[in-house]
Amino acid sequence: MNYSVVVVDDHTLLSQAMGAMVDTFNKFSVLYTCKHGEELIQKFSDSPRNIPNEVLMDINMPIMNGIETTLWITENHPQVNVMALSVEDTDTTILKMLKAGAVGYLLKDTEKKVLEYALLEVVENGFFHTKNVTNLLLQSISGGRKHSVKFKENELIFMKLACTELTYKEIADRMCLSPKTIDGYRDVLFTKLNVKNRVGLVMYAIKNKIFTL
Amino acid sequence: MNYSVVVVDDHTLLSQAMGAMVDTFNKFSVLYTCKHGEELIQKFSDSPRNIPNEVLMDINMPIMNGIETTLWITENHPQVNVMALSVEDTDTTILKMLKAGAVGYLLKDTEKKVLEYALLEVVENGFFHTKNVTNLLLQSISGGRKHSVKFKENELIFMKLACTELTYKEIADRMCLSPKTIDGYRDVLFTKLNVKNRVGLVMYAIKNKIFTL
DNA sequence: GTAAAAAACAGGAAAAACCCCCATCAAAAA
DNA sequence: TTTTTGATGGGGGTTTTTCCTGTTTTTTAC
Repeated sequence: MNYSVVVVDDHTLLSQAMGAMVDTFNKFSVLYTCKHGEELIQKFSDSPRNIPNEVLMDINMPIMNGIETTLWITENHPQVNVMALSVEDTDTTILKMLKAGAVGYLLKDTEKKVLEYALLEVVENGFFHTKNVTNLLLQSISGGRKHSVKFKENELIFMKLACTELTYKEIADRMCLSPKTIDGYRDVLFTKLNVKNRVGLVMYAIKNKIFTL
Repeated sequence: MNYSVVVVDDHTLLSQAMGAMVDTFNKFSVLYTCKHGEELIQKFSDSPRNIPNEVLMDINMPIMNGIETTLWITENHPQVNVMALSVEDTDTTILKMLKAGAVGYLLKDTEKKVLEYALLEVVENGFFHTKNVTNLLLQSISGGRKHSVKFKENELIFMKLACTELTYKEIADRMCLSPKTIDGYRDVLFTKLNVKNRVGLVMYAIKNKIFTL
């Protein structure tokens, strides 16, 4: 019996290449590939035949990122195993992904054999994590880490717009809100992120991939 | 007859996946994969059997990046065709790569079919470029002045400091200059880079690696 | 329902950023 | 020598940002 896999990555070439690779594995075959979360949800909704055993999920995607998408899958199709696949190994990103329900986390910098082994582990044992991830989890449970900042939807939108050349007034127009409300967003974020001005906000947004170049 | 291809990418999984994909193409087969430029040079030197027809080269690599490696190949093995493969599509990066001797430039966000077509084009015609690249080249030859932007040492220092939370007054202190001089630097850069405010300057500095996170 | 919490909004003041035009001085170009 | 160019710095103004103080409205909890 073959397990079905879906690859989600905004870089078409990478997702297809990854698919070609998975297809060479004995017990796995690729059902299809997606460019982002929205496409995946569409596929899932189209037909039950489109629901795979496992999803290989990239984290950085433009339209609906890996974390949001994973969250949606674990809520709506809990039987589907999500394996995160990323170049990032920042602590917060990994934790977010695991919290969202990913049962595995692989860096793109791993061997083909490891991927195959990981895929098998997931279908057989229900989880696979490299040592790095387990270490991180242990750390995060014991030695209370960095305050993980949580943002509201509007704050995220505002932050992205603050990374452009728009003035706050123009941002207010874009978001259909009063400039004074934008003032409020900014002030809240300044204290929450412990930055002193808009440049600090911009740097935070970029470092934490809230705004992507 | 089969053309041999070598894939160079620091992300093992990606290079192997890309390899698996190339192996599915009719006229191409993968000779081996490398993690960075140094490894490739080693391989080339080991045996003439290790010298392929084409190299699929990632640009961002830790030890010896794609540009340096391409330069080495075109100097020492000009018969080998280098195809650049990158997520970046910043103008300067593409131009640098082409100047280094790459005969093709593909974004990782392309279709499998396009890759196959591009590989064929290169062995048959000697070059392949997407429309974006040709447009860029035309721009850079005729009108595109953007790439010939040269910065003076102080402008570079100022730009880096402008990417921090320092005020212009504080930047002036750091650089031991009058705040009014800083005003001047800023105004010159605004017009030179065609940005409207400090955020625009920051984004430019980051995109062009003047300020590194 | 009502109370509490939050989100949205506002006035005003001070600071910072932005945008002109202009002066000086020295080095390079003519 | 004369002119041009470039780096530096200044005066004075407008706009934007920042930071307070609030109030009103909407959501949420009980």
